[in-house]
Amino acid sequence: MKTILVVEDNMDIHNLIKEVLEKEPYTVLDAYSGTEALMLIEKEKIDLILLDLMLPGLKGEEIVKRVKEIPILVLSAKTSIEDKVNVLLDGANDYLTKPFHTEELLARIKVQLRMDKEKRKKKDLTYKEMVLKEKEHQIYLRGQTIHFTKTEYAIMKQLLLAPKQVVTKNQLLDLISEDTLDCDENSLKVHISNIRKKIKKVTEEEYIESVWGIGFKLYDEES
Amino acid sequence: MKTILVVEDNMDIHNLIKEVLEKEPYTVLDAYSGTEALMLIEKEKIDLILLDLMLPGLKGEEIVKRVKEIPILVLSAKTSIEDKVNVLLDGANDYLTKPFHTEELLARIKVQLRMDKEKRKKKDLTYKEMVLKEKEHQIYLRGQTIHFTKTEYAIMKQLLLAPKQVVTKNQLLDLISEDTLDCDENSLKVHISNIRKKIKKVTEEEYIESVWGIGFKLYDEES
DNA sequence: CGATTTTTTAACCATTCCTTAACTACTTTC
DNA sequence: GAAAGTAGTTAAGGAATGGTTAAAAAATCG
Repeated sequence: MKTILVVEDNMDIHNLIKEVLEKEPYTVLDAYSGTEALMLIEKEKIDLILLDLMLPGLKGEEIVKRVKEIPILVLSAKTSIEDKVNVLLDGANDYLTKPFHTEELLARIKVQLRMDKEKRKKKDLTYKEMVLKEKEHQIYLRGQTIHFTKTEYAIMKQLLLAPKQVVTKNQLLDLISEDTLDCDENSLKVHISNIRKKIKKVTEEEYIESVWGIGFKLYDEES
Repeated sequence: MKTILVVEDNMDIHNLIKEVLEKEPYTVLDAYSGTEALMLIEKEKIDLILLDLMLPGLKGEEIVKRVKEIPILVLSAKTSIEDKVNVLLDGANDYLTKPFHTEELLARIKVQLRMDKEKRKKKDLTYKEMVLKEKEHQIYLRGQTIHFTKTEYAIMKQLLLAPKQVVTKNQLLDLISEDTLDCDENSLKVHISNIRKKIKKVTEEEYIESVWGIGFKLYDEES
């Protein structure tokens, strides 16, 4: 879940925002002054900052200048163009004028979080205690890394892409030899066997189930 | 210089925007209909799209849904909250209501371009005892400078950009020879070998791990 | 242009991986 | 229950990839 820091000294507005955000749901952190905000930014893992400009302690503009890593959405009653422009140029990512509609606030929050997410797309595949990290080209089981060869990795990836779903032998054979038609079921058997052996070294739990005459799938969570 | 695509059918507004942008200066591409816009998006390298929603041909909303790679700033006379929210949720990055101040437009453009830039900011890259200083174009290991050739530096930079992450052989080959298609894996082997040799002169620790059949990555911190 | 540095080519060996094949065990079919 | 088919394991040879070296080719620099 995403964490949003709300920096706003007016209690009514603060609580209203907090309520809306928590309904979404987001995790909300609260700051009622600029200094408090900076402290939290140091300490906590924050995905987005909602920032009022007129603050006790440190001014909002100062925070904008200092924070470079986290997207900032400025909420302010200041409507003058100069104010808007300056704070945007200082480093804010968006500017919403009070009063605002909560729907627009939520939409603009989503835009910021979406952009942030796009930077680190390529997601991990997980099943039970197994995690396949695409970027690292690495599979972890119970936190330990398991060394799989290229084809073993490809097979596991295929299985992890759709756990519970049966992957046919032909699908897997296509993986092994992209265009060689002399694919061999025998070969596949050996690969599966080797994979199971490597998994067994880490945990007794079975991961790959064979479906007679069809192919393979990962064991169901429950059964 | 950054290229901005202006999609707007009203000639007066279009020309006004174009004039303002070119003064900055940005390179401006023009589209007067949705279909024309899509064509240009396919063909040209564009950094930002300014998009009017009410267009002949394809509707602006459709363009927002289709374009995922380029930031979109929507300019529209539509002021209803639903319209704003919908188009933001569809994928637009910002929304500005007509009429607008050119200062604010420019500021919001800069925000979008800045975010784009931040993804590839210039910072020192570090991994274990190695520091790559982009500005100096120099790599340090245990405080000592290591002399790497141009391609060796490019390879190390690619690896350091995302430690633990696998960089495929093809990615590295693209680096070596930007457009020569006669890239050679053999060549890459030699480069890697030479890099390792230079590192070994400073420390016994292994830095580059090969991922069989895929490429290379930096060794994990722990294992 | 000649001297130096860098990149590519090529040959060779080492290592890892994939397939083959033989054997065993289990399922299904008749 | 025997025969035929499918699954699982193991070990060994061969194929593919990785690593090193040295020399030729290309690029850089004064």
